[in-house]
Formats: sequence, structure tokens, C-alpha cells
Amino acid sequence: MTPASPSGKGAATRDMIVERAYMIASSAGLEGLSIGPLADAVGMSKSGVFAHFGSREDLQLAVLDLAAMRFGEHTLIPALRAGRGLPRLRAILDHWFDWLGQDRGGCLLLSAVSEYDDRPGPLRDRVLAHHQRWRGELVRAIGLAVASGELRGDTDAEQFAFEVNAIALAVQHDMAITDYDVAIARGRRMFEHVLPIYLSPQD
Amino acid sequence: MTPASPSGKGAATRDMIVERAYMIASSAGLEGLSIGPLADAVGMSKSGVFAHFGSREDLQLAVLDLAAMRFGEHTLIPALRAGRGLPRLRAILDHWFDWLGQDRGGCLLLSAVSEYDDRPGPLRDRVLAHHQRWRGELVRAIGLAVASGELRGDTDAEQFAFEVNAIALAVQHDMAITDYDVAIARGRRMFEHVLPIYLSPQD
DNA sequence: CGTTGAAACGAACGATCGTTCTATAAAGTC
DNA sequence: GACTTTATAGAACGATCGTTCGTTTCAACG
Repeated sequence: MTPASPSGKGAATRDMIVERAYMIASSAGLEGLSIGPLADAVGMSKSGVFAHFGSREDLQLAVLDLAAMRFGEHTLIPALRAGRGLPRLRAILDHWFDWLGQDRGGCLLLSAVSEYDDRPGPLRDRVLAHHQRWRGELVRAIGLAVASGELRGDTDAEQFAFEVNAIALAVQHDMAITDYDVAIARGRRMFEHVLPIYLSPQD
Repeated sequence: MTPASPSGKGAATRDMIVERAYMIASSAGLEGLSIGPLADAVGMSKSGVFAHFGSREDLQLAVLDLAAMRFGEHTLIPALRAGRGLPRLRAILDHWFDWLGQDRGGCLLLSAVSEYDDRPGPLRDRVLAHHQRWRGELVRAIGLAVASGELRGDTDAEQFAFEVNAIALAVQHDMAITDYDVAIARGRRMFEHVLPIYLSPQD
């Protein structure tokens, strides 16, 4: 309810600007985000928008942080209500698929990795930091499923997280080629193909 | 040896320009390719470069076609020397991994899909056409492995192709985060996890 | 009331972009 | 050698970009 930023009128419009910028960048990419059209979208002047950020890069960083927060709220947080272990892992993937389908242009964070993977600078650093944090959450959820005995004791959690990430990437990728529902169905089937490798034998 | 384009001095320098443009776009992205720096790179004037293409979009299309040709030469063509069936499929994936590692910034074609997935126009159409042609080659190679009896008769070739593509995507993705060799190793392991689903039982 | 400080505007700057136009140099053709 | 075609150069265009600057609006405070 209370914004993370310091309260006040200025911070409120700043949040509003970042929100709108996030919508634009979701379909145009972070690099396709420019201040002029953003100012039109929020009904302000270019300089009025600009004054809330020291530079365009700061604006992009703010958008990136918002995207990461929204992503976490949409996938990890609700999955915490599922019991830890395999149910939670499945819930994460379900919500992840949901997330990929809601914004046209797919997940901003996934796209940003390929956008900045060979452009060093603060943006690349932030993108990688967010992505690695998320990868860590995946590893953690997998680790809990190992601890619960649902997954084999010799499970390589990082490898499994890599494979889950691969599924999400492929779904986002195929959404551009075929239908959203077709891509999701392929992703689900793929997870069922990968999962048995890691399942404990006694189950 | 002889260029695909009509021969002559003009066509030769055009090929040279596209070549250099391909190198630039490999790391900066197709959208990051601009004519000014390209002209400097080839030692010509902006207008001199521009005259070989009706527009920037035509230049980008030419680069895209070159990338697709190079990709095919690097992966599919040498894999044809392997026996049809599973060996050829493995060869494709091996050469694909090789291809992902050689250019910094990964495969231009894979990046282009996310770059244009929600930007309609001729570029998006061409990107999707190339990608679907490649996907078709994957399906075909898988179909041959089914015909040879190495893969199960009820194999869903399109699903398997989706999964192979997912592996390549994840490798390219993780190359930005970790090491190239680590990403490749993860990709290889993942293929060995997926393959048994489709292997014929008697093997 | 007057004063202060923040917030937004409007105009402009310098740079870069894709593109166009005109001129020039070279190569080919008769 | 005169003429035509082709290839390239150079200058300039309109547009857009991120950014800066001076000014104005406006609420809060005394």
C-alpha cells in the first residue's frame, strides 16, 4: 500500500511514470524505451518526466527493478502458499507460464538478458543480478523438494534449475511463432519429460 | 566461391558490406546496426554504403539472410555427413553448441526472434520464416531417427524439436551469466535427460 | 500578506539517425 | 576519343534522441 519510495507528491508521480514506462518497455524492450513518447503517454512534458530521474539509464534501472518486483509478486509469492517441495515447484512453473502469457512481448527480464548480454554497464549488471537472484530462488525451491524426499538425494539443483529456465525460455520463444496455448502445452509436456529424471525412485 | 548475388564489382563490395554488417549486428543486434558506424568500418561514406541498399531495412534483411546461410553451413551441412538418424541429430546439436560459442552475443537468429517478436513488419516475417525453416529441419532429422527405429514410433517430432530448441536457447542464455563451457556442459546433460523419453525401448 | 521550495513546462542544444540530392571519378561501350 | 553507365563522395535535410536551462505554476509555511 505504502510505496517503497519516500512518500509525497513527487514520489507518487515518479511511481506513475515508472509504471507506464514498464508497460511501454514490456513490448518495446528496455532499449526501445524513449523519454519523448513516455512523456506523451503520461501527459507530461519531456523535461517534466526527465526531472524525476538523473538520466535515461536511471529510468531504465527503475523499470528493471519494478519488473523484477512484479515478477516475484506474480510467481514466487503465491507459490509460497503451496506446500514446500514439489507442489511449490509446480506452482512456480504454473505461475511463470501465466506471467509469460499476460504481457505481449513476454517477460521483460528474460528479454533483457539477451538485450544486454554483451553490452557492459550498470544495466547489464542489474539484469544479471536480478536473474541470478531468481535462479537462486529456483535452486532453493528444488532443494526443498530434495529435502522432502520427493526428489532424488543426488539431484543437481543447479542443473535442474537450468532446465526449468530452459522450459520457460522456450515457451516465451515459441509464443512469438505459434499460439500462446500451444507454447504453454509444449512447456508443460516438457516439464513432465524432465521431471522423472529427478524424482525419487520409491514414489 | 562465386557469390550468390550477380557478379561484378558492385555486388562484390555489397557482399563485403553485408559481411561486415553481420559482424556488427552479431554483437549489437540487428536493431543496433546503424549505417554511419558501418560506413566507417568498411572505409566508405555513408551514402556510398547506403546506395547498395534501398533502405536500412533492406540491409537488415540481407544481414538476416547471411546469418541464416552461415548458420546452416555451420550446423546442418556438416551434420549431413553423419549417418541419418540419431547420429545426425547429435551432430546437429554439437555443431549448434559450437555455433553458439563462436560469436560473442550468441546466435543472431535466436536473438532476433525476441527482438522482433512483437514488432510486425518485413523483418519479423523474415526472422520467423528462417526460424520455422530451421525448426522444420529439426523435425525432419528427428523423423529420420524415428524411421531408423532409434526413436520410438509414437515420437512427437514437433515436441522433441521444441525441446531441442529449448536446450539451445538455455545455453545461449546462460553463456551471458556463467562461462561458455559451463553452459555447454549443462546443455549436453539436459539433452541426455530428455533423449531417453524418446529412445526406442529395445535399445 | 510575502517567501520559499518543489514540480512541471517550453524552448533550445548538440548529436545521431535514415535518407535524398548533386557532383565527381572510374569503367565500359560504341 | 565521345558517351553512357556505375560506383562513390560530400553536403545537407528533417526527425528524433537525451539532456540542459530558464521560467512559471502552485502548494506550504511564516
